[in-house]
Amino acid sequence: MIYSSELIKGTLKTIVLKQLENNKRMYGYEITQRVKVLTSDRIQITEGALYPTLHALEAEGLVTTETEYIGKRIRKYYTLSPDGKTRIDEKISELADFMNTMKFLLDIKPQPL
Amino acid sequence: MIYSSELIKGTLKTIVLKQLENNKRMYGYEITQRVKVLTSDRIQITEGALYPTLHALEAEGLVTTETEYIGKRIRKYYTLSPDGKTRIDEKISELADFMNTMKFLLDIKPQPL
DNA sequence: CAAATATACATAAGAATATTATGCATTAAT
DNA sequence: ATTAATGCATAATATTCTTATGTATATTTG
Repeated sequence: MIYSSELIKGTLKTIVLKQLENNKRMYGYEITQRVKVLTSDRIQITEGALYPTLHALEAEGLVTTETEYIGKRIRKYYTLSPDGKTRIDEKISELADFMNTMKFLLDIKPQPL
Repeated sequence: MIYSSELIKGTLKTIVLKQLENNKRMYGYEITQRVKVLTSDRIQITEGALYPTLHALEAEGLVTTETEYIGKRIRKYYTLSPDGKTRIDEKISELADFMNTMKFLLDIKPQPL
């Protein structure tokens, strides 16, 4: 199952920040691939969504960047800033709370183990 | 806590359809009030979001409508269609699955009871 | 009883954020 | 040699929300 796009909306920044928290230093393409693998292809972040999001996170001061050349190919690494570290914890708490509310509202039972 | 708006995006149709499943027959304003109460004010559906959504659900054939006058005031009741009943089950399954994926991806632990 | 609040519908301008398409370029695989 | 993968990025478009506005009736409160 690939989730319908509306669902993923609103969670992209959180997903990206979390990956940076887990892996210290990542480049854009790497983030898309890791999320794809971690979710067994369920979440596929497109480039048109990713890059504007990364640029927005940088503009908000939540990530910092370093550019490197791997051979002749450019690679732009992103790292969580101190503000970003604070923000990701807040965002995850909010999302966890939201998901509990949705479970209640939609009468979703915890699936049997 | 009132959830940041991005979070709610993509779940509005599901919330509305679920309310109609639970309550058979509701009008727009009633839906906003019920959701507000059920979520202890955490989710407040604005009219600018609600009415276009209801119209879209009607255009998709997921709900049917009946208009009634209560005194001189008009009231438009919405009821889930057979297609809507099928769709709400699908949407809830998808959302439940998505939330599990997000919990895993964001390393969210089940909160202690 | 007048004013404020609640009820009840609706649309429109604008913002945010995704999709889809396109572009450029290097490197690896068939 | 061609295709696929890697890697960045932007632009046009679509979707869907917020905020503001509009109209009108009913109820509550000072």
